[in-house]
Amino acid sequence: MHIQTAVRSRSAPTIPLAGLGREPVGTTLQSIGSVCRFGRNQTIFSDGDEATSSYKVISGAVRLVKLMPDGRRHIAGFRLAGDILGLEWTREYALTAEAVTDVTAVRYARALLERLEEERAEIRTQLTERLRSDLRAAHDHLVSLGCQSAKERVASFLLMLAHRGEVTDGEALDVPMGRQDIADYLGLTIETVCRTLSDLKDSSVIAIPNRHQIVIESIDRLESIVDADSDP
Amino acid sequence: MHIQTAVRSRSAPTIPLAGLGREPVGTTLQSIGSVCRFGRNQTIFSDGDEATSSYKVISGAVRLVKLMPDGRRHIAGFRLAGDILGLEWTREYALTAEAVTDVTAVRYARALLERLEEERAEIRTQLTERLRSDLRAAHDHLVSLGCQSAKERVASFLLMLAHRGEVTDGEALDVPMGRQDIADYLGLTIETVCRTLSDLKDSSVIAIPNRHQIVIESIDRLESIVDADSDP
DNA sequence: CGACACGTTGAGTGCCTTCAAAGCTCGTGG
DNA sequence: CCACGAGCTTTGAAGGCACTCAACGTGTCG
Repeated sequence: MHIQTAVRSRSAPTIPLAGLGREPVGTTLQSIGSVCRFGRNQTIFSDGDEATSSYKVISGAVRLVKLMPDGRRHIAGFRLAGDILGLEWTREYALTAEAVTDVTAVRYARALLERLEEERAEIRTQLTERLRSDLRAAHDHLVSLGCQSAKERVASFLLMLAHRGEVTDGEALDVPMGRQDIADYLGLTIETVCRTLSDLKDSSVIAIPNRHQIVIESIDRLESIVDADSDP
Repeated sequence: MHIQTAVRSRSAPTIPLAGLGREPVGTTLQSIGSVCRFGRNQTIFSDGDEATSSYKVISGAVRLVKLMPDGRRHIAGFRLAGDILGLEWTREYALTAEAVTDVTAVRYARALLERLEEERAEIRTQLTERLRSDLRAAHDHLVSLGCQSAKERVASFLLMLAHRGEVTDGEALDVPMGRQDIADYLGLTIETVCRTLSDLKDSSVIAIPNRHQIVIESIDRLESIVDADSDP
């Protein structure tokens, strides 16, 4: 795994979607955090735990899970390289964070972050901006669950991944999470997600070389599916 | 909201509704804002407009709407007396705010709020806390849309209103918004909302004296519907 | 009182889910 | 190296929940 140091010359490995802000915080904070690793499916922190740390993902993917008492599960979002998690809570975490793949992250003590926030206005601004960004993402997600069909939701999801990965037509897209994770994120069943992906494949909108990669054959057609579910 | 989580877990005076916090900010800010009024269905601000003001609702109800290009509509939340709206955006509003009923509110210039935020740590803390609260509410709402049945969603919604209004068994609950608004908030159709309410009425869980009031006959039974949708 | 908006109820359909089984992939051990 | 098995994914068939379309009721305001 090449550690993606944000310091690369120009083209910041921007993380637009679902996304918290950009890189600047990281470069500043890298020095005051400690690197840690999590294995696949390992829990990073749990809903209800005292919120003592925030994390910045260096590599791998994390899912933010809300588990219902009766076993149903909802995924509020995914965090990929460059994203931060654990900022959104005060006393205790309100979600569980689990490693989707092996994950490398930097851990920051909340107390430290809070002090930094007090002292430095630009840090404050950045963290608040991340919070706002999260809220916008949640609202978009709500619209998706509230009034999109299965096909539209899956298309939206792929477009989101494509934007995040800066991938366009013909390029392979990394899909680190499993089908069940996608289903729980989109409020669908795993079978519906599979069937929808198969449909898109049969319509030559996408190709599926293997379970963790998807090639987008036509971004335009994907977008037209989201804009208005028209074609059969 | 699903409530459920907010309610049963700990005793924190959690803000049940889509809710921003309560009064503290208002009392401080009342002096620097100007009172304004909006008629039923009037737009307070629109998605895409430059975000120049925030508002605190004094009386009435506001809905936060996201309108899709094809006419579909989603309601991200409601704001009632004591709530604040318009804090969550930086440059432009990302949602449209409309008066559900006649509304009286206090308008605050964003520029002023931002300056205050710079200068006074306690204001900053309060505003950030509201942002976090909004995010938690959005996450609860996501769970609702993502994995609850129609009956569970409606029950959750009623419980949310009941908590907000500090209403319990046997008391009449104000329901300022229309059925269509409820439907768009819950990701259902108006017919499904009606039918579900009628079911609850037939099961004597609630009574419906008139379209804008609902009496909760048994909070316990409502809660048991949310906890696990068992009975048909 | 009449008109209009909103709400409620009914019948039928369709999308997604549920239940079931087969295919794939990858790690493990013989 | 290949067989085996577990976990995940895909496909198929049947059913149900919520949606659509349509008509009827109810409240509210001129």
